[in-house]
Order: sequence, then structure tokens, then C-alpha cells
Amino acid sequence: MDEKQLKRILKRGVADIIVEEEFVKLLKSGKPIRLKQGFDPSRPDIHLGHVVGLKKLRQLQDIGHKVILIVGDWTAQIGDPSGASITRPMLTAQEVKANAETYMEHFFKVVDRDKTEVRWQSEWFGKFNLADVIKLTSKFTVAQFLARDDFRKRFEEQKPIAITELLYPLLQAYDSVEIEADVEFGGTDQMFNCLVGRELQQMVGQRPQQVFLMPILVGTDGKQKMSKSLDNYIAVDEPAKTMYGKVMSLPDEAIIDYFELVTDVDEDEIEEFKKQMANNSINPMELKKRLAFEIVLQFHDAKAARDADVHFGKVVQNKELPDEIEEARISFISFNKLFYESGRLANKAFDENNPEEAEENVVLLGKDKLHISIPLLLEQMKLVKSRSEARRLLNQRAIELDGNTVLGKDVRIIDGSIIKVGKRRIRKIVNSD
RNA sequence: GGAGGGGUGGGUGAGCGGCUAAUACCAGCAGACUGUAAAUCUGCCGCCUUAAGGGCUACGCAGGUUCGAAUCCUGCCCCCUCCA
Repeated sequence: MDEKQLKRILKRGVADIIVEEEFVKLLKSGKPIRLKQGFDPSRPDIHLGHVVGLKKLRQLQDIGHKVILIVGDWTAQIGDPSGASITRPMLTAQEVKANAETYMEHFFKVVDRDKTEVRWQSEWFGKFNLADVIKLTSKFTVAQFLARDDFRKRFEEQKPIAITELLYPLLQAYDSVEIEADVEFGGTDQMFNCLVGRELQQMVGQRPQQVFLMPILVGTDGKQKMSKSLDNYIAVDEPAKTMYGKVMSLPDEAIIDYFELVTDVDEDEIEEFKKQMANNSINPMELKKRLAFEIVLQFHDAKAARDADVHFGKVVQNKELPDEIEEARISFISFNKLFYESGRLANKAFDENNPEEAEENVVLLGKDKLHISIPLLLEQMKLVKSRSEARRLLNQRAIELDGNTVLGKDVRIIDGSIIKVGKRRIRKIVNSD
């Protein structure tokens, strides 16, 4: 292993390694290393924030080491202490299984399946009895656990800490003992849990694991940690164009971090990018496009990445209509009727004193034209949450029909009309009659 | 067992009898601008309806006081903290 490779493993996409020297020794010993990665099956989706660590696993796999993936089917029932939601619904065995499958499907987009061993916590915790639990809990004190940042804060602020939450680090630590982990991977917020693992291993006479802490990846808002609950995430199974678009919505300041943490772009090149950004010799947009391309490439393929790139240029930058527009099949006749029945048809062709004839007219019109109010139409097409929202959008001149901004409320639609709401909601209307 | 604090719109969190569909911040949406879905600026941001305007529902739940209640009273439910 050359210096550059070693540096990449130790520095790129790593917040901290505890203890780095020991890890290097382990690495140089030439023996296969057991890399522990746990996952909580209550949250099966993998997004780019998780990918940072997974890439690290992959790097190590590529030089011959082995990943032990632990399905936390017991810890999932506790819920990792986050302070926000203490009580979580218990998952059924089927849900856990389904989530685990989804997780692994995503997990192995980055990690090498052939060099991975999957273990379930229930293999060992399923056999635990009260005596085992007591024995485990007796090894640590409350004070030790209150040292954990999250616990301490909540304790000081007089916020609740569930007893089961104290169990979480213990269970996670015991996993390390059970599989005899050499290295455990986690986000920086996992430091405490991983360190408990180190201690517990020592107590039972094992060599303590090394701990790899991954830096936090900011989400698409550019401020907070990427997470599903904040809805600022980019999932690994996102469609190519969406993924590309989400990357483009990153603030410019996040570009370099993303290159380092979630792409394979060479360090030297990233250095070059940094310089270019610093002396304004490049438009950040160009770098961001490259970033988006690299990321899509990683989770889809070259063609998808190119397509997404072209799509972005055309649709977003030049405001052209996309090549393929999602079709909305609707029945003109029934929509005309619906509008008629809403009781405020402006068209005088419909004689209100003669409802039967009017109804016939509706049907006649319905063959080739749709006369309807925009809020009703958009609501029916599920392009808006409510008609009120549609009215607001109308006021904001955000609705376009066949290239013209819709100003009035009532519109006439023909087969193939293209309706655009804001920038991204575009539909081609197809008459299904 | 005792004492206290609290439940408000997607989130945080003001309001503590009328000026409150409800401050502020975040998120979201739209428009403008831009070589970015960045940044910035402006507007919107419960539902139904309007040409303007109006109506309805909402501040844990159920009642009550009042011309009028998120705001006061009663009961209930739930959450939290402290002391023992």
C-alpha cells in the first residue's frame, strides 16, 4: 500500500479514528480486518449521508477486509437516543425483515456483497435472559453514561431519558463482543456507543475495536445534517433526474465537501477545484454539474448521468419543456360534468333553465374540449393539495397552459394541452374518452 | 405519597379576554434576478368561495362564564420535572 492510498483511507471522509496508530498497525499486519457496521431497521433508507461511511467500508474491502453488517433488530425496538421521539412503535418481525431487505439492497450499491457477512442481533439477544441483562448492565455506571453528550444535555435541561435508552449503547457494545469486531464504523454522534464497545471488549478479554467516525454530511439545505426527517436528503435510489436536480440545489459552499465525501474524484483534482473556487476562475455551477454527474453515475449509469445533465440544461436552465412529459389521462366528459355540477359554469351555451339540454351540451363539448376552472382541474389532477393552493398559484401567475400564463380562472383544454404549475409540475393532458 | 410545569398551525415557539387564521424563526411554495433547482430580493404559506369581498373550521378533549375565549372557570385525557 502506498502513502497516497493510506492517506486516503485515513483522511478522506473521516472525522476521527480512535486510535489511529493502532488502526494503522492493524492495517499493516496484513491480516483481514473485521469491520463492523450496524444498522437500525426502523429506518431502512440509505441516503448520501450514510454513503460517506459505506464508501470507507468499500475502500477497505477492496484491499481485502471484511464487513460484518449487523441488523439491529433489538436496538431498533429501543430507538437510538435522539431526544426527539422516545417512544417508537415496536416493529413486527415482518417489518424488520422487509426493512432489512430494502436496506441491504441500497447498502450493496456501495458495499461489496461478497465480502460482507450479515448478522442479526436476535442471533444472540434472542437467547438473552434477565440474568444476562443484569450482568451486562452491572458493568457500567450511570455517571459513565451521563458523560455521553446527548444524555448529559438532556439531563441538565431536565428533559426525559428513558431507561431503555441507556440500554442502547450496551446492546450495541455487546454486538462488538459477539462478532469480535476489529473496527466499528459510525457517525460522529455514535462515538459514545462505539467507545462503550471498546470497553466492554476489553472487559471480556478481547482486543478493543478501533472506531472510525464519519463526518456529518450536510443536507440539501446546506445547513443541517442530512436526514430523512428534515427532508433534506438525497436517497441512493432516487431517480437519476431527481438526484441530479437535488445536487444542483445544494448551496455552492457544500460542493467541495460533497466531492470529498461522496465521490471517487481524485484528491488532486479536488484540490484544483478548491483553487478554482477560491480565485473565482470557475463558475460554481460548472463544478456542481460535474458533482451531480459523478453522483448520478455512481448510483445509476453513464447514460442516465448524461441524460440528467442534458435535461437539467434544457429544462431548468433554458426553461424548455422536457422531452418526455408525464401524461395525465382524464375524461373530458366527466370533468366537464363535474365543472357543470359545481354550479358556476360561465359559458352561456349551457342553459341553466334547461338542465337536460345543458347536460347534453356538456357531453357534446366533452368530446373534444374541456371547459373547467383551474383550481378544480389541478385539484383533480392532484397537482395541488387544495383548491385554495391552486388559487394562490393562480394569483402568483405560476400556472401556464400551452405556453401562456393563465390569468383567468376558467380555461379551455384540448387533447394534448400542456399544463405547467411552477417550475417542476408539468403534465400533458390526454383525453381518455 | 407530595409539589410544580406543560399540551398552539409541518417543526421550534410567542400570545394569556376583542386590534388573532393567530407574532417570530425554520422548512415549504411562487415570482423576479442569475451562466445553478446556489445566493439575493419580493410575495404566499387552514379550508371553501369572490370581481372586490365573504363564509366556515382551528390553539389536547368535553362542558361552562361572557356581547365576545387559544386566552377565564370546571371536569377529563396525555406529557414532563422535582421532592420523598
